[in-house]
Amino acid sequence: MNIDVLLEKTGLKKTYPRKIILGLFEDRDQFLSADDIAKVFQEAGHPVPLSTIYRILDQFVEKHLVSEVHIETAQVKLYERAHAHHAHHLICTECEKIIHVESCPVHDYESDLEDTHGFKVTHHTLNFYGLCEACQKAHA
Amino acid sequence: MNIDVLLEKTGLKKTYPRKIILGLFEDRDQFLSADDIAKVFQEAGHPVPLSTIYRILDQFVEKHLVSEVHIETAQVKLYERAHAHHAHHLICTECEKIIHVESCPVHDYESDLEDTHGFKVTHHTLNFYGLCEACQKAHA
DNA sequence: TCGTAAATGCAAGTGATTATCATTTAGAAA
DNA sequence: TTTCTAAATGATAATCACTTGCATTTACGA
Repeated sequence: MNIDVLLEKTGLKKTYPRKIILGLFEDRDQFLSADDIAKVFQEAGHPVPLSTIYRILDQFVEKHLVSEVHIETAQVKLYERAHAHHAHHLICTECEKIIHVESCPVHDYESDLEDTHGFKVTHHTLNFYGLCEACQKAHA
Repeated sequence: MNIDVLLEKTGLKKTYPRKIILGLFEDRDQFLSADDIAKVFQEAGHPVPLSTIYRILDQFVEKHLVSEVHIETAQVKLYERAHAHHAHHLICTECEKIIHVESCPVHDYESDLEDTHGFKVTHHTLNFYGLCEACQKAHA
């Protein structure tokens, strides 16, 4: 979907920083930190302060345009384009590439937990760490 | 196992702060932040600076006496006693209680990932968020 | 074109964690 | 037991990611 249309839907004004940031997430399906985004603006010759970037990211999360990803090994907040489907991540500990996987192996297990522990699960996080195909070959 | 013996095994000197901190993890099986620990010292009338507490936690993690837990709803680092077995957590979003579960539903799935995505998994993290039994009753 | 709420940009502020360094201390050696 | 020394502590300052306050600017509906 078009960037402008997406922004219109949310009621947020179409400003330069917002269009560029949303474009980064929509065009390529990448994981970005506020700092990564600041670098893009910097390199484009039109710097945008981090305060603005953080504010926009918060708004995009609230409007479900992007979502925060929780990666244990990352010490900064990372964001990705919001996905319609529940998904998990494969994180390469070598090159830090993150792969999206849209299947979930623990759905049945959640009802087990209710029986065994009386715990009512609302959601979960599941990340796999290891080596991606390319890094395995590089190591071999 | 005895606190003193545990410390001797690691080669770390048996100091007051280290004995108290290790005791907190060993006696009760609780999740603690650096700040939680500082409060304990404070209340015991023998304050210990946060810098010391952080250093000791790092050392304990390195020596595998405790391990860091990654809870996405927590904005501070949390630590728990190191467990011999692979485990997962049930985190109550209401009272923030954390329950340990020593079964794992995704072991088979990891070999699937290698087939489908060429990704070699070395480890994973899995946390469930929801309501514990007590909080469910309180809500009902 | 105007008016106004919303958005930006800058600067200062937070809060958790880390680093520096002088002083103290555990524990081995004499 | 005393001495010695590397290790540990305590106090302070520094960092780093992120947030907030506020004056200025701007998108966009009237």
